[in-house]
Amino acid sequence: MATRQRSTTEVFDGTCCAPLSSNLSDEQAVDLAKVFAALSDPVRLRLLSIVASQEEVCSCELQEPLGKSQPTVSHHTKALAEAGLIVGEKRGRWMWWRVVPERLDALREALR
Amino acid sequence: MATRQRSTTEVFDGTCCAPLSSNLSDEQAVDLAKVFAALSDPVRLRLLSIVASQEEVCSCELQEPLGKSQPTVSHHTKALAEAGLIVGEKRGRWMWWRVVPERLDALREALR
DNA sequence: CGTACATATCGACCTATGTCAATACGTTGT
DNA sequence: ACAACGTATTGACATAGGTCGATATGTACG
Repeated sequence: MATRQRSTTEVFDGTCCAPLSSNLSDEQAVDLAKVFAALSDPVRLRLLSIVASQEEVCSCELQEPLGKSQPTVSHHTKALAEAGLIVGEKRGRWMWWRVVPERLDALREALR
Repeated sequence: MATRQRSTTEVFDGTCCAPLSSNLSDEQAVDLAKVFAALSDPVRLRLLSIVASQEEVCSCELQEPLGKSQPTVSHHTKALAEAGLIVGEKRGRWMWWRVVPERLDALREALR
C-alpha cells in the first residue's frame, strides 16, 4: 500500500480552484482560502521552496535551514500537506516530502 | 493628482514575487506571505471575485452580496489594497475599486 | 527486548485577526 | 452653515494560529 499522506481535514475537492474572475460561491471561497492560508506564513513558504527545489526532501533536512524546532517544522509540513501542496512518504524513520505540481498549477489557475 | 490608494504598509517591492522554485530568502518569504494572507479569507476572496468580474465596483455594492457590516467591508478592501491586489479611487462620496491584474500575474509567477 | 532516534501530538502561551457598534471624517446639496 | 450620506477608524471581543517544551508513537539495530 502506498504511504501517501492524507488527513481528514485535507482540502481536495474539485471546486477548490475556480478562477477568481468567475463569481466565487461561498463554499468555493472557503476552500480556496484554506489553501492560501497554508501559503500565508513565511516559514511555510521557505519550507515549500526548499522542497520544490529538490525531488524529495527529508524532514530532518528542514529543521536547520528553517531555524525552527522539530515540532514546529512538523506542524508546518502538516499544514502544507493538508492543503494538498506537498505529500509525504515515510520510509524507515524518515519522512520524505515532495511538492504536488498539479496543485500549484490549479492554484495559479484560480488566480485568473 | 491621481487618487490612487496607497498605504504605508503596502507590499510593493520587486522582491515580492520570486518563484517558489528558487530558494526564497527570509525577506522574500515574509513579503510573499503577506500577499497570500490577504487571500486567505473567504470574504476577501469573494470581494476580490466581485471586483474582478467588473471594470469598477463601488464599496456600496459590496456590503449586500458579502453580507457583512460596512466597517468589515472597509476593513477587507483595505487589506486587499495594502496587498496591492486592488486599487481604490474616491470619486465624490463613493469609493471605486478595481483589480490590479499585473499583481495577480506576478503572484501566479510566484507559484512556479 | 531494549535502546536510540525521527517524527507526531499535546498543552500552554502569546500574538494576529475577523467582526461589529460607536464614532469620526469628508463630500454633497440645500 | 447645516443636514444627510458614504466611507474610514477606533475599541472591544472572540477565535485562530505560530511557537516550543514535554511527551507519545513508531522504526531500526544490537
